[in-house]
Amino acid sequence: MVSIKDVAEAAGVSTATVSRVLADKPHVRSEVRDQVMAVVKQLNYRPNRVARNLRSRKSTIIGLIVSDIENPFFQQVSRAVEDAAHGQGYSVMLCNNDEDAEKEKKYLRLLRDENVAGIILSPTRQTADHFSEIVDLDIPTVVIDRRVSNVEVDNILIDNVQAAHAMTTHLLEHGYGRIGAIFGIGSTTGRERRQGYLKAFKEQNIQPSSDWVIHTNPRAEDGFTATLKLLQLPEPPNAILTSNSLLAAGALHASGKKVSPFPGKSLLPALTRRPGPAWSYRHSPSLNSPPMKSAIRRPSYS
Amino acid sequence: MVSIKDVAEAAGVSTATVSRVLADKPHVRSEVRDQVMAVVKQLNYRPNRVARNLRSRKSTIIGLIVSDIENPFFQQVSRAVEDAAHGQGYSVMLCNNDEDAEKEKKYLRLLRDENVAGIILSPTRQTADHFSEIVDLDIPTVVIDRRVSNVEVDNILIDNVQAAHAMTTHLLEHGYGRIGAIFGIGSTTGRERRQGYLKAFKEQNIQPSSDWVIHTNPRAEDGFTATLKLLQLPEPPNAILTSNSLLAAGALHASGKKVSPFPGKSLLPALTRRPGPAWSYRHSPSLNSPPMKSAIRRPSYS
DNA sequence: GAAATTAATGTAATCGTTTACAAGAATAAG
DNA sequence: CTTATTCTTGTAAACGATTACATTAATTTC
Repeated sequence: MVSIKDVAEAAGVSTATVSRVLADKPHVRSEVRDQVMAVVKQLNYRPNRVARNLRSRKSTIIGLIVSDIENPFFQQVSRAVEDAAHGQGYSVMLCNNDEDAEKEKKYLRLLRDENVAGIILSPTRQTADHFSEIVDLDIPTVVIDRRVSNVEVDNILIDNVQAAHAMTTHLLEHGYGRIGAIFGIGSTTGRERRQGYLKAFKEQNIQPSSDWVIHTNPRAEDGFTATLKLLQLPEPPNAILTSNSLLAAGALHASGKKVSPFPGKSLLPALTRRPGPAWSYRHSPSLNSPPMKSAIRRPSYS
Repeated sequence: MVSIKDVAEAAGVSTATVSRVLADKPHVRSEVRDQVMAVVKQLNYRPNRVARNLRSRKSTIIGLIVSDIENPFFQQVSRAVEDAAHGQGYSVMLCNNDEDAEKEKKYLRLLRDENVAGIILSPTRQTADHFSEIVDLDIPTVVIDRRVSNVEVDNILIDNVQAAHAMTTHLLEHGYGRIGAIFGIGSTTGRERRQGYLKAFKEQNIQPSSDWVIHTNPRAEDGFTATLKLLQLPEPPNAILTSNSLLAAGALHASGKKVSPFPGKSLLPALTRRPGPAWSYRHSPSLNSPPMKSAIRRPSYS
């Protein structure tokens, strides 16, 4: 493994100069610069990022912890994160916590100990406890998709209540009064969407049957069985609202609909479009900008 | 950030001793060991992995580069890799090269420079060139799913020729003589599976029309359009063989079949089962076992 | 043309660990 | 009771970069 020392020797300069050249810092004769670059190329030198990271306390890796990598939503998220990170010279370390708080804890600690540049996390149900030990440090952290309570941290969410409210109202206004609903269990997302659902009914002064609402694991299988259950009610619903794309896929399958296999295209037209305004709460230091505690802003999303 | 030095001071021992305790090495009085552990717990000390990695030249991160994270196959792979790695105390850094050789190159270099413990790679079409610069180093590397030519490296594959041959033969023997076939373009996988397809025809002394064979991008959309094309032939095929699950999904959709959204379950019964014996070629140093150049073995897969 | 500034480079400390080596204490061997 | 082992611990040198500081050379300023 060729080190910066080898380069310095071969180029007849000090390691400091080599470092300056590589970091594109001023105060180096262009002549020397060229010479160093030539040696770098010739020896095929690549700086050791571990050493660099240790000394400069900077990493170019962003840790992304998703709750379920098989969920198309998180696939889109990870792809988007990766693209954005790439564009800024960062790389993404993708971790899958599988909705498992223990795994999440392990990964959070790993990312901390690896001194990553930042963490993006979609939390599991019981994140809060072990989360504070990360947030207290100065690793910029953003929580996405779900809320984590009792911890001050940047949070990017959609307005779940409003979204579910709009969808439910839409159905009600078109004459579908018996709306079954399948929500993900445990997550704040599911809970908030149910609120929106109930709110819509309340506004129209209709009392939804409690039989219509099912909370279950956010998987296609469970959407399937939940839908069958709904359809087998003595007075089955005439519409179904699902809070999650996998649940929707299962529901469509159960209802005998033909399903397109093109993800994000014809499969789930309603749900893959942004259902409501996106909100972001900022709390902790972020990558490039200064901290902005407890602020709420509405980003322009196109 | 509390360092090993702080722990040493607080425990009244040297950093060497602390290190010994943490690494569970012998030659430490149990009394001292307990004392150190107590301080570690009290100060909530966690060793800095970057420093550790630098000094010991060992990382516990395995880099996994997949060609397309949206492909269910690679989802299963990454989940399996992650589980196995987890079980051995490693973590997985998942990189998505998006079938893009440039991205792959970037990631390979990153993993190298980050000094990962090992690399698992499903290569893109033109991997070979920039690949050798990694393989020459002593980072254990395994290539999966596809072949990479001109480079000696461990390779884990299924027997694509035999698999496609078996499937084609099955169809022929059941009286389906006009078998359309859709293969992934560019990958060795697609090429080898075509070989098996053709071999089966040859054995039965049937001459397949070249119109029946389509090479296209391994995506659901492309499987869809390819199938439509096949079905619009003056004499359309009476069976279709696809070389990839996404292609199959598109094909099923195009043919009007109802598709289940449960990944890996009812969707693609034929293709998600292992189609043939799995082969692994070993060339480079692997994580725990000594190198075993140019050997071929048949692992027991249950 | 002397003083002050800026440029170009090198020396060596530093980041937080691991680990080779040294050294003293305790135990075993004879 | 000496000598040889083994235990226990500490000191200090790595690992491969970055960077604060020092130093000399080249410019600028007045």
